[in-house]
Amino acid sequence: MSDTERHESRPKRRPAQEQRRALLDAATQMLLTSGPDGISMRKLAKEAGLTTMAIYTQYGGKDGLLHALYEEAFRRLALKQEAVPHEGDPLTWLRYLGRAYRTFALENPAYFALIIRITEPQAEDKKRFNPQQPTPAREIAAQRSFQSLLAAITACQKAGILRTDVPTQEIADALWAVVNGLTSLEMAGYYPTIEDAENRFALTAGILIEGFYSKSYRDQQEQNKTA
Amino acid sequence: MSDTERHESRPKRRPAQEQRRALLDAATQMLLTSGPDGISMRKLAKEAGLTTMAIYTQYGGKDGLLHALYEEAFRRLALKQEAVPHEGDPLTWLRYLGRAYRTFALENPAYFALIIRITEPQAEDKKRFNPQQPTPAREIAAQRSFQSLLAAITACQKAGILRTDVPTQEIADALWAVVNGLTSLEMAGYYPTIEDAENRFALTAGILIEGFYSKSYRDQQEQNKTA
DNA sequence: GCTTCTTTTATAACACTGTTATACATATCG
DNA sequence: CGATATGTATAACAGTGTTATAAAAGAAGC
Repeated sequence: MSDTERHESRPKRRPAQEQRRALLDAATQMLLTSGPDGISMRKLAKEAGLTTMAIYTQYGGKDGLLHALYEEAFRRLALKQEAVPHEGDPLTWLRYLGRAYRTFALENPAYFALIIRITEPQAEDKKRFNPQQPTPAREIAAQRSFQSLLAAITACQKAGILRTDVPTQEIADALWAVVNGLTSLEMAGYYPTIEDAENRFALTAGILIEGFYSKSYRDQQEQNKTA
Repeated sequence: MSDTERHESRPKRRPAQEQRRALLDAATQMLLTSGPDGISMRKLAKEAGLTTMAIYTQYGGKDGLLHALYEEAFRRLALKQEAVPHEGDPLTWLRYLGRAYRTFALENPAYFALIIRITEPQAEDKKRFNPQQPTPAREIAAQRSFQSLLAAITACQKAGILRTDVPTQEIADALWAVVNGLTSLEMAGYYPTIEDAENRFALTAGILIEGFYSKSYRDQQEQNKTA
């Protein structure tokens, strides 16, 4: 009997990286099927073929594991944002970025639920995820997915479409706040039908973008309309 | 020894209404100090001088009690909204309604947390509060606090300030989505300083309202600016 | 007043949750 | 190989919301 097979009931210690993958895969599955609150440490460990202690050695606890899932959510969102074509008109690029945000939420409700979870009012005593310097909500603006938005707005400003007297960051904040607000409401079931949701999205986001048009581009649009 | 004092350790049954008040008061206190998640049934019962069973006979469980608190939150919000002066210009009335929403959140973070809790993505299996016909998020539009917004928009439309080719409800949905989105982000700590939050609020909400200006009012504004 | 019947209540337990102390097995290093 | 650090399994801790059960209280009928 070899030394490695001495105890068949207790297999050899699996590599740390393999444990992390097994835990993350199982957690992703539970997230997609039961939502963020459906992830239980005991069920998760059993599903991954490990004990609960593995979660604490690998991720430091539930918050650490959720943080890993939350990073995965933002990674997928960023991929969707970067997949939006941006060869032609920068304004349509910008519009499509907004739609892509909503589409991502509709196609990945569990990941979206994880993302907007950090936009809930944070209590003084309970801080989610690892307690670092920047507030959890603020670091959204530093995410990869936000860079596409900034780039599109900058392109629109350089093309003379959007006004330049308002900083790019402020326009981005405004657009994201609106798109996020609309999408959150839709995912919560605020709009009776999906047509209502689409109409409200097009109406509200469209009006806001028009509000950031530069004077010259606005006049140009008026000329085209009257002509 | 009188019949009522036979067992001093077990006092007479307190009236149902008094129990409801004691529970609700204690729950409100716990909500304000520890947030929605800080409300424990055991602590609550002990605080109110009752047992956990009283919560189930009076409110049917935690969800019922939270629903009562949630109604109280909307009642207070409605009072704030109705306290906004609406004698003069309907447009300033509308603007102040938006600011009042944000002010309410800043002054009552716990109640606001309770309100936007129903705007989080609802999982299929877990329905919050009592499972009634309308989706929990949709009933927001039926709340008293929403009526002030509708009235202000209607007044603006009748005064020729806001466009009438878009239904009042759609304008209200758009404005509320934006104000709620901005306020949620601020309460989550998205904006570095309170000045940033105020600036983003004024900028975004202002631009959106201007986007709903009627053609005649817009021309009138342009004339005043050039003159 | 007394009995029946329904409702409420207190106690304790159930089925969970995330987390952790402890003892043991494993892996690494001198 | 032997000492030592590290990861792991078991079980327990301290909670959570909810509920089964038995006793007490109130209400209704005669």
